[in-house]
Amino acid sequence: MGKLDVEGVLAKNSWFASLPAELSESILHAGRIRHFESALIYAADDTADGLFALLSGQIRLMRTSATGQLSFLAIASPGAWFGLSGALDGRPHAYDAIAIGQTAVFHLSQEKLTQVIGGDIDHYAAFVRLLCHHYRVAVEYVAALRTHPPIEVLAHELIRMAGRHGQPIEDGVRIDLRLSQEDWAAMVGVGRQTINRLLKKLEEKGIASVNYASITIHRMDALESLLANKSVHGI
Amino acid sequence: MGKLDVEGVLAKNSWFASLPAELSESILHAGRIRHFESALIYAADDTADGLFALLSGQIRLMRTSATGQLSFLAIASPGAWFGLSGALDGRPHAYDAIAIGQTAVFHLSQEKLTQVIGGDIDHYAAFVRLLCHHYRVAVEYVAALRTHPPIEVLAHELIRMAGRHGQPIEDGVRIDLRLSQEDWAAMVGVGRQTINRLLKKLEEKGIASVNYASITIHRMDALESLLANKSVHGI
DNA sequence: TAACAATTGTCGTGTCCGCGACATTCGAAA
DNA sequence: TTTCGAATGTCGCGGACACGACAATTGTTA
Repeated sequence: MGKLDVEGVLAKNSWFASLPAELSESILHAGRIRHFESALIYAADDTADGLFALLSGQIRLMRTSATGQLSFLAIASPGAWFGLSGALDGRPHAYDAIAIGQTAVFHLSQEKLTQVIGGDIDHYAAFVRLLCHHYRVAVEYVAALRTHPPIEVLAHELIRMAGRHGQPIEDGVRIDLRLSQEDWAAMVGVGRQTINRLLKKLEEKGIASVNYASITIHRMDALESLLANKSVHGI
Repeated sequence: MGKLDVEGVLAKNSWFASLPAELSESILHAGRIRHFESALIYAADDTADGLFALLSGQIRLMRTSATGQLSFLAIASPGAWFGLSGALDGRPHAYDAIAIGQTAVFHLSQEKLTQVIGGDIDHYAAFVRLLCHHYRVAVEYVAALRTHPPIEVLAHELIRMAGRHGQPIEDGVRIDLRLSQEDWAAMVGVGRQTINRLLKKLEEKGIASVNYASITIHRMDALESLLANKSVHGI
């Protein structure tokens, strides 16, 4: 349990890494580290107080519908920023942020954010670039969720997860987020048994192998070709 | 075909209406009116040149997937702004914008946008507030699209459309956007025949009535209660 | 008005998915 | 190691949807 290399973790994020040194250092000095354990960091209804970056552990960004249904929006990995929209317009958050297990987050409070920006429009623009990126990702999701059969949505998620959270090992890329198949089902928007069946098909084809809370992708290209094909009945 | 009351149309947008007079007037003077007829205003790959507001007609914001599948993201009605994310970060647009029929749009070019902001961080923040709003809407969509059966997604769309494009008439709210059932199908993410069946069920229940290219909603409350209920087989 | 194109209504078939049920396997804690 | 709860594998049934096909209707254009 060594000390946290905050700067090192944040630098893994390409947006943060692209900031001018002056700005990133001022962010580093203004924020403070907070710890959570399996707790709600904020709810979608809460008025935002600044923005966050994940340092260690896992955070799930999700929405709770009126009927109690949960929808995954994203899973943050170390270096990822969240809570931005609320911080920029002072309105309630767009989603819940839930810490899974032991997590450490970097918190830049509203007050400190204002100080960091310091009335400098270029500093402000840097945060807006991040919001634009998040917006594009959300639009991408909407497009991907319509008209695509579950296997394609799953492939889409696996590719995203591999790129964002995957660790390369000898025979592929491993996604080890301690996600149950029920979690995957919520992500794709199907029942648990369906995810089970789809994963099994991927295993049969040698594309991936599934363990308890981890999935290893052996042939990323085969996964990507699932998206290119229009064949619904193929797999 | 009278002259366009640009200010009047733009003022229908609550964001624009909330701007300080100084800023809204400077936007009005900086933008220019452009006309399109059933044309692509910009593609998702295009580098953005400023932002747009619809003045008259209809514009569809959609994404074209690699396989040619179209996904509706939104239908702009007069007063709605679009193309914002590209204008704010200088990267390609997040979606295609397609003019349906005769349309007039208000275009604030990148150069003029920069002039309007004029280095004033408060002016800039006004545009960021709009982007934040668009972001929330997109997140809302992602949450609504997962785990919800088609009838609920359709109800969701109908409610949105009624609020945004509906005209109150004696026996309900009329949505007359010249959308074919095939368009609705693309919006909801199901086949055309399914939309036909779902609309018919709504008609049988007296909730709505369907004409060629228009839908009239008679009992908005009944539609909303469809969203609250978890019952899948209910309708 | 007439002809044509586009949209809508309706079947039937095959497939996939939701869901309940239950056995099995895994992992954490005692 | 043992024990127990959680996660996973698997089956079957019923229902909803995709898709092709085609008739009926409406709009549009000549």
